[in-house]
Amino acid sequence: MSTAGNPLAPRLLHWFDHHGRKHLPWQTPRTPYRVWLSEIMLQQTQVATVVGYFERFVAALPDLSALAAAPQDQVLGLWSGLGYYSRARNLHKAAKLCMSRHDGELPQDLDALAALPGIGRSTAGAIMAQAWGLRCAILDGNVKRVLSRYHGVEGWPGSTATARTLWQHAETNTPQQRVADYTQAIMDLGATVCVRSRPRCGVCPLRDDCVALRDNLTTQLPQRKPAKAVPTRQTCLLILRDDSGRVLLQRRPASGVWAELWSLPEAADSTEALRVAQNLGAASENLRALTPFTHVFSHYRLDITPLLATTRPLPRVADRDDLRWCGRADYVDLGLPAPVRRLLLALPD
DNA sequence: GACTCGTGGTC
DNA sequence: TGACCAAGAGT
Repeated sequence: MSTAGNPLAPRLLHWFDHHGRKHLPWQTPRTPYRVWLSEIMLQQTQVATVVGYFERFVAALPDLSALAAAPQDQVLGLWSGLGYYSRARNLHKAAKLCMSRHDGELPQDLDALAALPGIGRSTAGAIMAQAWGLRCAILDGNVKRVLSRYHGVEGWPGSTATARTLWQHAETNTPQQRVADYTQAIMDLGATVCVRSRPRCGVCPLRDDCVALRDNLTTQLPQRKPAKAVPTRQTCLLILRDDSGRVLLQRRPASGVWAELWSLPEAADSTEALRVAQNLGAASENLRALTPFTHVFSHYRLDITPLLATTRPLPRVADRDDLRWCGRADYVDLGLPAPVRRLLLALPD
């Protein structure tokens, strides 16, 4: 773990004074309503995308009471294109709740904020800090990335245990003074320096005691979401071989897996394989299944059943430049998918 | 805990 | 080149 007695807030604030983003549209003027709206729009959405929507939205609905009084169609219209439309519906609901239960203002209380629809713990903390300078922690994607690297927190941030650790760091690191600037600073650092890929550690104000940098773990942290089980697909590869031992190869389509490589004619199942074999002029009676095997791609597994047909008369290949007969000497130098090459080289006599 | 919600960008 | 991710929250 990192050194406990070296607070990062002073370094972060100093960095923010020189390199932070201080002219985002919701920062001037910085009203609770504008902070709230921006935080909702920025959920899972990058700054560059939000700016235009934000300006159009506040031009049409400049304050909380205007939003509460607006018809839902107008709110959704202003949101159109931003995505995650429940954010807009919840925003509208929350505005009405503020009118009816909080004297027409956003409640200046973490739990009351988090009780409003669309406002979770992180967004509530951000509003508390940005709108009123109250000491509350945030934990958005930027902060997760910065803290998991700085403190060397392993585990996927989406898991409960890792999130709890990160929240603890977030609370501890949040300073008493300049809370609004601090929360903006750590988000800015995550957005511009401690970025996901190729972080700019050379210019990072935290580089002196960053655990990930020290241990060369910046590419490992934050840990990615555990990959879900990859799907398995089935296919048949047709090996049409003439009596001189040559096999019929087919060039793959320009798109998809193994694009443009020379491979074997493919069929989804044995029924389709029969039809394909016939279309290629092969006698189908002696189609013989070889031992199936599995080829693993990064995103799926492919169960391959090779089907061997020895064709006595050389099947007629129509004038197609995606088909060719190849002897072993021909195809060893071709660009064949690895499993196809293995299959051909291991062909029984 | 896993899933869903939207769109745009990155590798 | 499709998976993964980006200022998350609700179910």
